[in-house]
Amino acid sequence: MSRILLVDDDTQLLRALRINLSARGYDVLTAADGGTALTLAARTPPDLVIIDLGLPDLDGVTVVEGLRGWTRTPIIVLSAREAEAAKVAALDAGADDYVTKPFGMDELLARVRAALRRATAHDAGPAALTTRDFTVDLAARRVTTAAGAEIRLTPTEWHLLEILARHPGKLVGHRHLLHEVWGPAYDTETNYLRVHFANLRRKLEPDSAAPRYIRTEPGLGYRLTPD
Amino acid sequence: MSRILLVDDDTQLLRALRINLSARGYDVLTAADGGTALTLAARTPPDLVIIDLGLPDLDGVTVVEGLRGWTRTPIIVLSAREAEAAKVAALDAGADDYVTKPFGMDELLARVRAALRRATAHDAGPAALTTRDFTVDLAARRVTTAAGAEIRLTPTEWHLLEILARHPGKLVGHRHLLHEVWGPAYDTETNYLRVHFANLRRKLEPDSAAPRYIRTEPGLGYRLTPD
DNA sequence: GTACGGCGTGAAGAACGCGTCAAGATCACC
DNA sequence: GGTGATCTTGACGCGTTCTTCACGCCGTAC
Repeated sequence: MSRILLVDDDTQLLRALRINLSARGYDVLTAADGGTALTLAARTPPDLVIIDLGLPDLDGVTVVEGLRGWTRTPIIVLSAREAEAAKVAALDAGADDYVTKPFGMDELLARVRAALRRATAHDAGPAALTTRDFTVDLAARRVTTAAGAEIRLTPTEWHLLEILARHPGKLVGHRHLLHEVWGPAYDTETNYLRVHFANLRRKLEPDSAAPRYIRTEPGLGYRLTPD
Repeated sequence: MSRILLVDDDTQLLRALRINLSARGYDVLTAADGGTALTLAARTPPDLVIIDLGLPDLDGVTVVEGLRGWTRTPIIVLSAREAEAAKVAALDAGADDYVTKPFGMDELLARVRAALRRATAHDAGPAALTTRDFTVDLAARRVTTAAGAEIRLTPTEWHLLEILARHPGKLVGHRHLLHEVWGPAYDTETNYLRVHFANLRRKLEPDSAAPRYIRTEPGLGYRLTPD
């Protein structure tokens, strides 16, 4: 799991945080002042740093700058200071987030999750919808077969598929589809939907006569079922 | 500069934010409800989203989930709700930050800077893109053949190629390309794209009649496929 | 049984987007 | 002030895509 470096001279708070973070499965390192924080971070690089602004030796902002000199590890700053200038200074020094004391533990944990998610999202796959027979890559705007071959779609076909793919499993009404693709003036042209979905099925469905993914809800609309 | 999508039904606040952000050189889009926010974001992808939780049509968290279905654009949530549960829900839905109203403008701007800084440092991507026939060196602004000979590109050609190379494999829309190279006033001049991409293909593609790397997606845009 | 509405097909012409070429216009550089 | 490169603009042919219509099928209602 992720390693978190905790920097604070308030032993009470340090203890509380350590317990809560450890309980969530995080690997926790602690430092009571800025100097040891910097050397510790250099020796065993953490995945995230939580740092209090009020340290005995260095200013918290200085520590943030020190870290930012060589790493982009997420940094969450804790502080009792409400002053806006302090927040701006810390954020501009390179901090990712600024939490004012007193804070709720759940909130801090959520912010920790958000920061870590961002940092690791790097390696995560692209936003896509996958079925047994094809993959809809929404980010790249591309559809590929399970084997990896590209499926060519016309603009209208893609547009329709995109709308369904953004609401997987959900029913999308005729009006919504027509509105989105053709505009408000085409609310009644359900003909268009039939023609284009027929073409889509021919390209995507293994057996377009018995659609498995692009389902018709008679009188209502269409639905894309991932599996 | 960066494009920011602002979602709020409070016209007062919307106006204040728009003015402040525009003054900092950001390109600001606005939406008054969740539905238009989602379609707007899909049509012209923003670099950052600021969204109020209390919207007339959809719950803010729903909008965050809708965006996270296909993009990792930073999202800053605004809300009058102090409740910790609301913060946790929004952050876990994929939001990057949560700011409680009333907030200081300077703080929000600092958080915007922090979010954008992260995202662009992140997106920097690879410094070069290599195919079997040529190499695009983004750092050196140079294109060379596989043999190492330099390929001379005009400024416009380079600009177009650079945009494609920064999003390898992804479809880049007409509007995005025109916006980036010629500015907002040239949204409909797809003619330019055809001419310049034809020239690019003549210089890069082994057989410009059957393009292998610079692919056309009719009606949508272009795509650079490394192999 | 029959009429009807909704759906899926197929095929036609119209409309559109694309690549190409070539001729000015513009710009940078000498 | 001239020269070459680059960008803009318009026109053309071609292939693709969209629209439109007609037809057959299948349920349900009567």
